[in-house]
Amino acid sequence: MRRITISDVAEHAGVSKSTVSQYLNKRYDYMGKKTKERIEHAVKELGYSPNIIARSLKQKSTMTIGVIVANILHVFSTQVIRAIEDFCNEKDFHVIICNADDDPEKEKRYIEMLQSKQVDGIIAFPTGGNVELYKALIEVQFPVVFMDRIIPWIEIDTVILDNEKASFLAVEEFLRKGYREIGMLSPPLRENVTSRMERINGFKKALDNKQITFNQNYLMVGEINNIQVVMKEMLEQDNPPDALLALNDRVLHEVLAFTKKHRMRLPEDLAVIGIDEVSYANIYSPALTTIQQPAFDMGKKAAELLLNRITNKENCMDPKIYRFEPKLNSRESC
Amino acid sequence: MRRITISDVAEHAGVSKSTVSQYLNKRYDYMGKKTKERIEHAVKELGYSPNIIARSLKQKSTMTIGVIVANILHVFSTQVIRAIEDFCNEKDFHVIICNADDDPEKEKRYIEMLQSKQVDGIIAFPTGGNVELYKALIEVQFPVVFMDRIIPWIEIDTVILDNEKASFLAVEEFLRKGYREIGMLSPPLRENVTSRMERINGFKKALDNKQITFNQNYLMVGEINNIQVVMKEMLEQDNPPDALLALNDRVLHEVLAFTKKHRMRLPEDLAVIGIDEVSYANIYSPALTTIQQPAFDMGKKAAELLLNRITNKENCMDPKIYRFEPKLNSRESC
DNA sequence: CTGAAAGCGCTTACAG
DNA sequence: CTGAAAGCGCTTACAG
Repeated sequence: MRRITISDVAEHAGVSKSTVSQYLNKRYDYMGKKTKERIEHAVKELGYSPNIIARSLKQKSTMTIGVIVANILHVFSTQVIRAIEDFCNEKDFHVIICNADDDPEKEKRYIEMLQSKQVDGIIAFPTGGNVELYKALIEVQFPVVFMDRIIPWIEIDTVILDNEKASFLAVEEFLRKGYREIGMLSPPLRENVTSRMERINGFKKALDNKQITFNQNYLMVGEINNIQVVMKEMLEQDNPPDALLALNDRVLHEVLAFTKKHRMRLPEDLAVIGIDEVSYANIYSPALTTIQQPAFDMGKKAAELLLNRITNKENCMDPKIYRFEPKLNSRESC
Repeated sequence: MRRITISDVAEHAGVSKSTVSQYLNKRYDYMGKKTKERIEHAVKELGYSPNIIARSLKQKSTMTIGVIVANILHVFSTQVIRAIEDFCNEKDFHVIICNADDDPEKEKRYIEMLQSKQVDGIIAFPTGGNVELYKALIEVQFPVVFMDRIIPWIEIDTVILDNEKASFLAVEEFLRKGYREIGMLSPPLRENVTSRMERINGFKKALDNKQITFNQNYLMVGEINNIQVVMKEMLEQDNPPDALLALNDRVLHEVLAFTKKHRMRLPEDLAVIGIDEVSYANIYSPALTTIQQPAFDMGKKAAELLLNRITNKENCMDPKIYRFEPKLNSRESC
C-alpha cells in the first residue's frame, strides 16, 4: 500500500509540485484555469489526500489540541470533552484525549507526549502536582487553558464553576423548604481540587449569610468508599441534621445507597441535594434536587479561549478566571 | 519559543546528528561510553524532546490510532474508550477520539481526516453508511476493527456482544421469577445497528425455546422521545404483559420515567429488566435487574486486535467476529 | 565506533 | 502564471 503523494499528482497532471501545493492550499490567484482543472482531475483520479504530518512539519502547526481530563468515565469530563470536540471540529482542529487519573506522574508524561506530538495547545484538568512544568509552559508562551481547578500562583486562563454559588443555591433551597439543620458530606480535601474547598467554603458562608451558626458536626469528610460509614456517624449524633448536601455526584450516589439501605424516606427523613446533575435525577423516587454545572458551555468556553490564544499569538491577553453559574434543578428530594 | 532540535543537541555534545539519533533510539551497540554520556548531558541541559511529527514522517508510522464512536456521551462508548486508551497507553500508542453521531457523512470526514493524519489504524462503531469506503480500507489492508456492529459483506475484525444471549438471559430470569407475559420495547431498527436486531431476535428465540408463543403485541418499537407513548399502548391493551425487557439503557430510562409517572410498583405491577448496566442500578428502588456488557473487556480486545494487525503486517489473519458474553445482574426489579 | 548524505511529503520565498 | 530549490526535524543505509 504505497500512498499517493503530491509528486504523483504533479506528474499525472504534468505540472510541478509547487503548483499542486498552491492548488491544494486554494491559492488560485495566478493559476491558469487549465492548470487548475488538470490538477483537480489528477487528484480525483489518483484519490490523493494530503499527508498532514508532512504539512505539519513544515508549517509548525498541527491544528490539533490535547485535552487532559482526570477521568473520562466521569460524566462532567465527558460533557466537557464533547463540547470541546464540537467546537474544534467547526474550526478544523483535532483533539487528542488523555486520562491523567489525577496522577501527577501521568499528567507529566501526557503533557510531554502532547508536546512531542506538537499539539498547538492543551486544555487540562490540572492535578496541581506539576507546578514547575506549568510554569515552563507559561514561560515559553505555550497555549494552555485549565478547567475546574485553580492552581495557586499559576496564571493561566481557567474555566470553573462558581462553586460557592453552588452551595449557596443549595442552602437557600433547603431553607426555602423549611430545613435548618443542614449537613454536608465531602470527599477528602486534596490540595488543588479547588472545587471541593470552594463548595465547602460556600456552604459555610451561605449559613453565615442566613444567620445560621455553622455546626462542626454537620460537615464531615470521608473517602468515597467509606463515606457511608461517615454518613452513619453524622446521622447518629444527638441532634442530627434533617437535610444533607452531597458535595458531588459520587457522594450523592453513596448517600442514596445509604438511604436506600436504611429505608429512609426522602425528603421526610432526610432532605437531599446534590451538586452535579445526574442522569437519573428525574426518574429517581423522589426526583432529585440537584445543582447543575453548565458543562457544555464550560467546555465550549475553554475551547474558545484556547483557540484564541493559538490563533492570536500577538494578542497576549492576561489570563483570567472564567466563572460559570450553577443552576438549581428544584425537584422532590428537598 | 524556538524548539530545540536534534541539531542543537548534536552541536552541544560535539557529535553528529546521526549519533544523537542512534542514542535517542537506544541503539547503543557500538556507541562509545563517552559519547553516550556527552549526549545524555546535552539532552538534559537543553531540555530536548524529540519532534514526533518529524519522526513519523520518516518512519511512516505515527504510533497513533483513531477511535470513531457514535457518541462519547454514551456510557458504553466511554467505557470502551477508556479500555482502549489504557491498553494503548501501555504499548506507547496514542488515541484520537471522534464522534460520528451515527452520521455517515461525519464518519466519512473523520475516516479521511484520520488517514490524513496518518494514523496506523482505526477502531470504529461503523454507521454502515460508507460501505465503499470500508471496502477501500480493506483493499489497501489498512488496519481496522469494528465495534458493536456487523456490516454485511464487509470482512473486518468485529468485537460485539452476544446480543441474542443477552435477551436469553433476560427471558430466563423473567421465567425463573414467574413472569410469562413478557414484553419488549425497542428503539427503531435502523439498518446496521446490529445489536437491536439481534436482541429482538434473541428475545423471540428465547420465548420459542421456552415454548412460549410470541405475541406480536408484546413487542413494540418507538423513537426514544416517543417511547413512553408506545409503552402506554402496550400496557393498555387487553391482556398486557406483566414483565418488560428494555432493549437498552435509554429505553430503560424511559420505562422508569413512565412507571414513576404512573406510580407503578416494580416488580409487582410490572417486572423490568434492562439490557446495559446503568450507574444507578443499585441505588434505585427497587434495585434494577440488568444485563451487562463487558465494556472494558470489549474495548481492550478491540485495541489488542488492532495493534496486532498494525504490528504483524505479515500475519494477515482472516477477520473474525469476537462475541462477548453478557452477564445477568439479578436484583429487585424482576 | 561515528558521520555525511539522502530522503520522508509537504510549503514557500523567489526567480523567471 | 509556474517551477527549481531549500528546508521543516527526524532516520537510516552505508562508508570509513
